[in-house]
Order: sequence, then C-alpha cells, then structure tokens
Amino acid sequence: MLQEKASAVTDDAMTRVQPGGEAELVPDPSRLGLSTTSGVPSGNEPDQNIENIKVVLHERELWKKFHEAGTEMIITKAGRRMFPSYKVKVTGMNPKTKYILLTDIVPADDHRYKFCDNKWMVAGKAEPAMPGRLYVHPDSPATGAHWMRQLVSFQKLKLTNNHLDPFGHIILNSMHKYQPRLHIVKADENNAFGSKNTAYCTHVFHETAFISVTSYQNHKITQLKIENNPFAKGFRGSEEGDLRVSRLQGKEYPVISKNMVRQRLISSHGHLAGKLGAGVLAGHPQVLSSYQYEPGVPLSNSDPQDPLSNHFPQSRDPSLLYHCFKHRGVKFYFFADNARHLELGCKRPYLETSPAVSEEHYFRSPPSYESPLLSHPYCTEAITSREACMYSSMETESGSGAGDAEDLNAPSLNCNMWATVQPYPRYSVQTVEGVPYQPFTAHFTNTATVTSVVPHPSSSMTSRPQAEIGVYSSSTVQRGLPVIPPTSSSSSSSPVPGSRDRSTHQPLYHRKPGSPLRPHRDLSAYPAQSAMSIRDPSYQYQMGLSSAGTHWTDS
DNA sequence: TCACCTACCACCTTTGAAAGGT
DNA sequence: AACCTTTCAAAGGTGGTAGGTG
Repeated sequence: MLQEKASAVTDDAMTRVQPGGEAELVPDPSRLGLSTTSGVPSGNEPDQNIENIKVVLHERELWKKFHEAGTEMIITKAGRRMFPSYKVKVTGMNPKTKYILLTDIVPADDHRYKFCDNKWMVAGKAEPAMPGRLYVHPDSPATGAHWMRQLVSFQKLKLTNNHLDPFGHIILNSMHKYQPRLHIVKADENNAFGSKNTAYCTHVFHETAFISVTSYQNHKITQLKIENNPFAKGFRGSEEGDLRVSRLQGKEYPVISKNMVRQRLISSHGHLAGKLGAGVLAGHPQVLSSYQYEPGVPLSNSDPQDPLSNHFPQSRDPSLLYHCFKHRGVKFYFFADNARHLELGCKRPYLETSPAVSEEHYFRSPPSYESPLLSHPYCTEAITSREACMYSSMETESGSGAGDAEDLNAPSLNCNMWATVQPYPRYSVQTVEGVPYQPFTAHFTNTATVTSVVPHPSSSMTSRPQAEIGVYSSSTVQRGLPVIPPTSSSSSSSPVPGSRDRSTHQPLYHRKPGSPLRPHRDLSAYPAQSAMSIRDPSYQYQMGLSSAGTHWTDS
C-alpha cells in the first residue's frame, strides 16, 4: 500500500524529482531470478520496457543529511522501522502493466564496525550474513499507473536483529553496514513471476546506506532522528524538551539543551567528517569483494566525505545504482492477485528442504546462520489482508520439478511464516547457466504468495556516470551487454585498490523455514565483481539483462 | 571491564471506528 | 440512505535509560 496518501504526496514527490536523485544502475543483474525465454522484456508498448522506469528517492535531502553524518538504524528484537523511511517516486512505467515492487537490504561490505572517537571504524570481519529477506510492497502487484500515481512507501518495513524473527522483518547484524535496494519486477498477465518474459530492475540509492545499531552511537544521528521523526517529537528541543531530557535522566535540572547538543554535534561532526574523509572508513578494499557475496547489489559508491560512503565509494553525484535486467533460469513466483483471497493461515508449517542442496548447491552457500527457529516456523492467523508472504525459490529453466502450475497451486504462506520458509525444492531456483542464485525470503505484505530468487550477480556490466546522463533511467542504457557469467565460485573479490568498485553481490543466504541457520559460505570465497574499477565512470552504472540474451548497457 | 543488547518507560503520532452532521 | 467530517481511544513508533550479558 502506498503509505503516502493523497496528502499531495504525489505532487510533492514529483517536485522532488531531480536528476541526481534517480536510481543508479546496478551492476548486479543477477540478484533476482526471473525466468525469461526472450531476451527482451515482454510488452507491446514502447514504454512498457522496464528499462524505461525511473525511480527517484523521496526526501533525498533528508537522506543525505543522515548519510553525511553516518546513518544509523536501530534494530530491535521486535523490529524497528527505518527512518528516514524508504519512499520513492516511480515514473516511466507502463500504466497498464502490473509491477511488483520490493526491497531488500544487503550488506555493504564484510566489516563489522564500532563507533570510536566519534567516528565509525572497522572493528573486524563481518558476522555471517543474516537470512536474506525481501519486503514486498503491500500494493504489489499493481499497475504502473498505480505506482506512478503517488509515492511508493516502504515505511512499514522493519529491521530486526533477531535471527529467529518470525514476523518477516528484515534481519540484520548490529554494527554492520547495509544498503537498501529497490527491485521492480514486471508481473505477467497472471501476476506471476515465472513468465518467460518477466523482467525486473534494481535501484540503489547510496545515500540510504546505513549502519545497524541497537542504540544510537552518533549523537548527531540521534538529533536528526528526533528533529525529523514525528514519533520522536517528544524528545525534541525547546526548553521543554530540555526539561524532558532532564526528567528522563531523573534530574531536576536540564542536563543539556538541545541547542547546545546541536552545536556540539556540529562541531564534532566536522571533526568526524574530517576523519572520515581522511579515510577512517575508507581504505577497505574489500568493499568490492564484500559486495560479492551479498544478496545485494554492488554497493559501490563512496564519497570520501561520507562516513558511510567510505565503504560505498561513490565518485559522483548522489547516485543511485540502477540496474535492470532479465534473468533466465530464475523465477519469481507471484500470486498476489490470485492469492489475495486465499487464506494465509498456516497451511504449510514450513517448506521442507535440503539446506545442503538449496543453499550450498544453488546459492554458493553464503555465510550465514542456521536458525534453529527456522525449524519451527512461526505461524499465525493474525495476518492482515495487507500482509502477505514472499519466499524465494529457485527453479531450473527446465522446470526442475516444480512447474509453474504447481507453484501456482502452492498454498499461500502466512506472512508470519514466510520468514521461516526455506528454499523448498519446488520453489527453488536454479540457473540455467549454472550461475548461483541468491534466493530471498520476503516480507510480502500483500495477501500473496511469492517465490523469489536471486541469482548471482553477473559479473560484467557497463556503466557510466550519472552526471553524464542527468537523469538515470534504463532508457539511457542500451542492451546487449554482458552475459552473466557463472560467477559461481569463481572470483574472490579482489577489490581494486582505491577503486570504487561496484561489484555485484553474491547472493549469500537463502533461508528455508525449518532449516537452522548455518554458515553458507566463506566470505573470502566470494567472487569479486571482476576488477572493474568503480572509479571508472564507465563502470558507474551498470545494468543488464541476464543470460536471457539481453543485456543492457550504456550506449 | 567493556561493548553491546534488552526491556521498559513516557511521550508522541497514527489509525480507524464511532458519532454526528449534511 | 449515503456521504462527509469530527472526535476519541487504542495501537504503535520514538529515543533514553537502567540493567543484563558475554
């Protein structure tokens, strides 16, 4: 559902559209597995091609403010919303075509951080990636007209550090850096992924990168949250606020005024910025490789000025990675419309599966955890019509066992259950080319059942500076590029020193309900997205079509 | 000892049903 | 009867904090 209601949000969003705010091509064509028999997105109308879709981050300026300070997102066991919330304005869709919008959050690198001396510093190697989950927009699937009518908000997406989370929240590790991504999938006439012409694109807004924490580390971030989040109004400045602060601290006197804090923070921020700019967070060549194994995108943009960007090399304007592609061999099963009326009860406690096969075999076993909980799928009837389930799957193009029909008949999953859904054979996805895919479980807020898969990132893609493009959209890209090579086990990310690589992420984890969390891979074993230097403008924006034979690239 | 996590708190916004008016 | 507006209580989202954990 579009969180933004009539409230002139649409207009507002439109006014916010700006070249720099559009998504950047993501050199990761193999994140979502979508089967397709043709190399070209289906569609009879010219503007129906998914590459024509443009996405602009809403409240980009606010995001930038946070980004400059080093965005932090609280994660709790019960789940915490993101703030700023992830909202986008989409344009360029075919008004009549149905699309599915979903997001996921992938590790930005393979480091663990600590906030020391008022700045974020690498504190070691990242912990195994959490189970990958997708948050499918509640309105999905919906027509392009619907999506373009107003802002598309993912504000109800919640983050948790509970590895056994049964609510479908996105699971993250504390003190790690992450990058949210937006995926737009074109649903076929039956609203089901899996159609041979399904295409999708991925958008990444680097300013939305953040470090997950269980309690705020940077006071500036705390202040920004308080000042901008309506729910934190109670902590806002003013003398009253100061009094509240003191009250909260059990003191009879103001501890410190917000203004004072603000000034102090400003000064400290300057210091921090300087430090960061100096490379406090930078200089982590692993950036490239780190992206390799994450089910995400090659988060590679970094701005030396940005605390978080130090790991997200971005040499250009607040870019966004925009990545469109079609992938063959992978299917997204989406039965939203058809499933809206279906009960989401626990018809299926969990999907049995062989972790070894689905994860290790299909997904190159990214490092992860075996969640004991997964073996005890949470099930509840308390699901709203707005909530649905989405879970990943893989399927060989040959239809390995699970036919579409069968999938279509598969019982819908309770949104509270999907989280525990494990790659079940029938829903599993396989790549025709043998490219490992990274399936995701998703939080599908619609009463729908979705099976998603995320293929390994293709290795080759071309890109170019947004600056040159002005407005980044797939339309600016040409097809016919890189064929996603089976990155599989190959490349160990060998980041290009000093480069702002946009290596693609390797799908890391695939959770199945009922399967315990367990390491899937050796982080170091993840293929690096070639040696492309992100610094090279030509690699700034990559996108493409997978093996389907159609690849998009800048012209 | 320390870094990190959890549960709880008071305050606030959001939401949606109920009541009332047109 | 249908629709719109207003009211209000419940639900849920905040950051702060004390205490717990490893």
